[in-house]
Amino acid sequence: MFAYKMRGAAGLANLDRSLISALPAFSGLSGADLDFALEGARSFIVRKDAAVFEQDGEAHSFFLLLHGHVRVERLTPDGQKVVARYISEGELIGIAVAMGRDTYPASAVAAVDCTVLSWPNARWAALTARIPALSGNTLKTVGARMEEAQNRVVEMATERVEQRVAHTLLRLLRQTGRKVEDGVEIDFPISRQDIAEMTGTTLFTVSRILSDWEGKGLVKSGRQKITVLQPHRLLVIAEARN
Amino acid sequence: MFAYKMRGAAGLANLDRSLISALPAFSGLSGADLDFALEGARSFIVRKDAAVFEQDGEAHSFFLLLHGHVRVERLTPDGQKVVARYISEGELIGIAVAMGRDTYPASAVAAVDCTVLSWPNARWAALTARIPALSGNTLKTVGARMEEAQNRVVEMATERVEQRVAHTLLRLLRQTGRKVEDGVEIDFPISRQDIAEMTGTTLFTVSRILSDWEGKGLVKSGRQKITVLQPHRLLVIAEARN
DNA sequence: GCGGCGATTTGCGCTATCGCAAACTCCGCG
DNA sequence: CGCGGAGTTTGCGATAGCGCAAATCGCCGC
Repeated sequence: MFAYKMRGAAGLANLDRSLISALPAFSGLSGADLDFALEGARSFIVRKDAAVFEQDGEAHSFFLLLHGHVRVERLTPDGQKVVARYISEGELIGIAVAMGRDTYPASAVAAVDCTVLSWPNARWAALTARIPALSGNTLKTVGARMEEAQNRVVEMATERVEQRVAHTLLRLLRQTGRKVEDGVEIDFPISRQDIAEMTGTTLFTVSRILSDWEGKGLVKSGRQKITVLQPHRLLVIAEARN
Repeated sequence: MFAYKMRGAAGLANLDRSLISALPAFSGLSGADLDFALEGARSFIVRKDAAVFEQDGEAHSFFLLLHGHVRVERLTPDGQKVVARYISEGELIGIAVAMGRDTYPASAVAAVDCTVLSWPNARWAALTARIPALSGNTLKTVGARMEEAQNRVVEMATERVEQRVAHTLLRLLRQTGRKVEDGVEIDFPISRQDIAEMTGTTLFTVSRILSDWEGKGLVKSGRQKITVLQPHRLLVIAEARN
């Protein structure tokens, strides 16, 4: 199931401070603290479609995504999948230990080949003890994710599917959009099915909506690829009064 | 808009450690730390239907609910209301400062007359500096709320209305249920409209569902009051495969 | 004890969206 | 360079749940 791959010599060797010095979680740390933070960390490569960790699995480590994109998924008891969010470079994931959990509440699957840093859970206590700001920074991160989750609840409760898809696309653009010649594209492969699992609908409905938008010149989309040509018009759809 | 009421002499006078010593946020503190924690705190009474704080309002304070029940509401731009959650006694609310926000992301409205403790935001830094465990405890609280929010996203994405209402009722029972003679009742007044706003449906549909359940002997409900007679059968409905 | 109002119930159309089947497209591999 | 399969498109019912109107109920205050 798991498909870690140690990155050659780097796995246990010294990791460079520069890997994490610019990240919000470790912002404002001294060089010594950065080195301390990296003690016990290992770097891995996780191949596309492999899991960084799995829902309900024993939480042994926490992680930092150095490079790539990770999809956080929750599986319902009857096997339906819901995509909770995508994680971008530089974010912490799998911090069950910080929340006092001993299993992961969701799975994290690489959307592309990823580089990940991992620490054994036991390091968390040492880290927060020596670096008090880490708790506060993490609290901010978790707070932001909670607000995003609340926003999605509100969307699901009050908006129609087309608006939810529009909001979701805009959110993805904001988090991981890449400017290209004629618009902004999502910088990893994403299928109709993925979007359906983010918006609580079916791939059929997503396909119909994207086809419609394409007809209107709003987006250009193909196999696992979406480019938004006119973000402002998408916003109009997203925010339309019912 | 706000309707605080100072509690006689207690407002600025010494507050007793016993108010907070048993609460998870302050668990494991020494007496001196408890006294320190209470410095700068004031106690208020918030009348039913009055706001503790309001969405988008400048976050000047954070709060602890000592007694009563508070409903956390979010208002959409077009005026629809969504109930994010109910807060029970002993929980922190309005901790925007901990998440680095300067406005409240939601409103908090008293479901019954409540007693609330409040601190000016500036105290947060002092508290977390002197009491490092507070950050960690708060992280756990926020983590738990995030998971609850994620659960609701999953429910909204995968379940039909009846199942969502069942899950919501069960959640309310768990958080605030009070055992009575013939079942478990929700401990504060709650309308069909409130439940609709929690589940993303309409009061009509909620009414139909409750009438149906009442006919089957599952619940007994009246004006702003719901008693669950057979929680296990409700669970069966909640967890039904589609 | 009565009046009035907010809360609830219930009937009846209506439609957004699902669910499935079938066909099509395109990428990657041999 | 053609094959196979995953990803996508599109048509066509079926339906859960909405939205509104109208009636009823039951608390609370006077």
